[in-house]
Amino acid sequence: MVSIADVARAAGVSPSTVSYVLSGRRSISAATRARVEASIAELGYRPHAGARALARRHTNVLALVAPLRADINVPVIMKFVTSVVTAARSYDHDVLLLTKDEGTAGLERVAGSAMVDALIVMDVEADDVRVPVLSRLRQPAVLIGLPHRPAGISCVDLDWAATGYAAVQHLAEHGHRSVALVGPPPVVYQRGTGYAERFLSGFTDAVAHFGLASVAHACEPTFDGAAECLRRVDAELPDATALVVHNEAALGSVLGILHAAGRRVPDDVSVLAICPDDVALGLPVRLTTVDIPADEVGALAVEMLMNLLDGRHGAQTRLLAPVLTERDSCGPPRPRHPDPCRSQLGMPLGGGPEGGVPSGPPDGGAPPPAGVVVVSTPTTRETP
Amino acid sequence: MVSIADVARAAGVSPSTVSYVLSGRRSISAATRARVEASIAELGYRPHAGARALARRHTNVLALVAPLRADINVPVIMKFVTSVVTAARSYDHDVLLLTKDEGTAGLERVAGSAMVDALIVMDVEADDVRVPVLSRLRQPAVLIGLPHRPAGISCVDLDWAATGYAAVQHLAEHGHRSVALVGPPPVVYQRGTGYAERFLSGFTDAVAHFGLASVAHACEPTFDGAAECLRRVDAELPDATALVVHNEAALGSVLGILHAAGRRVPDDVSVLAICPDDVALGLPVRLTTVDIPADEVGALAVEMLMNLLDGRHGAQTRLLAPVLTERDSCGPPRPRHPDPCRSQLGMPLGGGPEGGVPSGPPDGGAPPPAGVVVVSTPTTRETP
DNA sequence: TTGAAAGCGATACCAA
DNA sequence: TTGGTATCGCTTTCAA
Repeated sequence: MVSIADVARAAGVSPSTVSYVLSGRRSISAATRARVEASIAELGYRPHAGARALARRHTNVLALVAPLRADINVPVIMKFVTSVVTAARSYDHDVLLLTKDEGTAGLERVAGSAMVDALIVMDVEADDVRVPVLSRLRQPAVLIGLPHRPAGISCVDLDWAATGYAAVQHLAEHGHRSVALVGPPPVVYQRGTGYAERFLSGFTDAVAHFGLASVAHACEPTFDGAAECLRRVDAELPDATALVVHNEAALGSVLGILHAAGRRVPDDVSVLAICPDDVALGLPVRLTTVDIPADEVGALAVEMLMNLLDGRHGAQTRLLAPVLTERDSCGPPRPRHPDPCRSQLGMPLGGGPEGGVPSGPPDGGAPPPAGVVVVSTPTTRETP
Repeated sequence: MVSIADVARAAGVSPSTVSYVLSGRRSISAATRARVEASIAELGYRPHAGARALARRHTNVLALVAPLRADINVPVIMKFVTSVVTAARSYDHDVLLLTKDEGTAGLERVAGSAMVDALIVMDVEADDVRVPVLSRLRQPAVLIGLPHRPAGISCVDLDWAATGYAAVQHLAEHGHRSVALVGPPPVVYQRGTGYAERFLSGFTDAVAHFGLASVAHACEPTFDGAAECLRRVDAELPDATALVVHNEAALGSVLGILHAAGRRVPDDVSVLAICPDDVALGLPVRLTTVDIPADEVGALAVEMLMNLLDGRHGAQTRLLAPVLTERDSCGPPRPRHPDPCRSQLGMPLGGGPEGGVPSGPPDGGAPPPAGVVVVSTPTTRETP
């Protein structure tokens, strides 16, 4: 291995001079700088990361803790990881990847042994045991997600409550009076990751505020799960005219089921999806969506960490405002289903002649012209 | 920071003794070992990774180079990453994540600065420029994929040629005489990753060997792309009775399109998918598949690297035999479509009365009873 | 503008 | 069974 001493010898200078041309921490005459750089290039010298970490007392490595079960929502996780790694490189940092499975032990290991300068933790739960551990570490951390008590740790996330609210508001403004939520899988609610609850509370608030009827169900991310979920929606709210789908994996199935039932989107039923903008491309309908800006969140997390590292500022929470992009899947509601024996979703109603009669005519409101693109600019809220 | 000297002082021994109780590289009396361990626990001591790397001359860190564009095939990539990280941890190693975007510079950086002891490179292309670079590195590497010239570097992959062959063979044995391949997106062929070509050549070999008619098309991973692909298949091979889908992202769309056209699977058309076993769960049909064993491949890559690191053996190439699992999407072909004006896929045929007439009666062969699970055990081929 | 040398924290060789 | 200490490669203070 070629060391700094080798370079120094080749250039006829001392090791410290080589170090200084590399770090630029003191002025060097053009002549010696040139000689040193030539020797570096010639010998193919690269500073030894371990030795450097020992002397500098930092590694230029970030830890990223990701939920790496081959689980739901894989594309979103992948986007976070990608954007974190890319952003880290732009600050001359590398990324050490840990799985959530290692729990607090993994955090203590990489932080305690000084392998990393800072940590980014994804998929944070409401009462995450890792949060108190993180706040005891010497290294700063940023959470992607929002625990109940951040304990002085920085957080970044989409503003999920505002997202739930925005989805319902959009539908209400298009005249819908009865909306259903196809939610994330039950396991997401059980795990208590929080974002599902926050979305739901925004959804519920808006439903109350706009005086709508609604129903919400968790949904397994399989075809059968989607079918089951729509069946239950149908049974409990037969006059629903719009679906909010907060479940990427079920999206394709939902659309397929509606299609099979002969329900056109948006003519017969509106669909508003919460998912990354680009997954909408793989689907047969140009979906109106609220974006999950995984790349922005990841890049922001890294940026905050860098600011934390050089003490530019302290911990803060940043929630990104939702951006709704109107495409072709949301329109005004159909006032009444042509077939009184079927629900708005096109499912046959269960026997009784009273079934399927809409509980009342929708008042309509003043729907804006179709085709308008509603895009609010993202803003950030900062908690000091 | 608490150092080994602090522990030594607290335990009343020398630093070297502490080091030896930690490494177990020489015998220590029970008494001192107990005192040292107590001090370690009391002080919460953890060896400094940088210092250790400097002295030991290795880091216990692996580099993993992944294709981190938020691209196609995301779930499979995620599985590789997960299995690599998990396997690495089981050998007490950590994983530094690099993007393919960094190219050879990234490899030289982390290897040259001794950040990692070894490298795993995913998504290797046929003439990958990284291969020659890798073979010049001081650290061993394992490729996931199979370049034309491995240049002495170890490789692991699914045996894609055997996979293509197995898919066709399975259909031929069920009596199909005319099969179509829905392939990966054009970009995969253009990139020259090789696995697509190897699959195709296995497919083609089998088609020739069993005397079938066939057509193959790349397929964009969107709904429209799938529709376009099926349209072309239909135009060129109207009597196709089976589809081999080697495109995870298009799978849902293909099924949806068939369903919309009123073609039942497998009654009207058989579908055989190449994808991880578990994605079949999200789809409306229990698909017969050839598994993409990403987790096995990842774990194997790590294992090979560990053997390389402690010189247990040299470079080798290991190709995993395909495993076909029969479920409900492949059956015997329908001898003739009931509607002479439509193709086997249910698409309307273009005008001419000669269209849609099967070119000949299928000979049938001797299809095994439906429902039998065909699972061959994976084997490995080793290149010395 | 440059050099000498004292750390940084752990390992492992040489002695005892 | 244990201790002393040179060593790993780099950074940075102190001197010149």
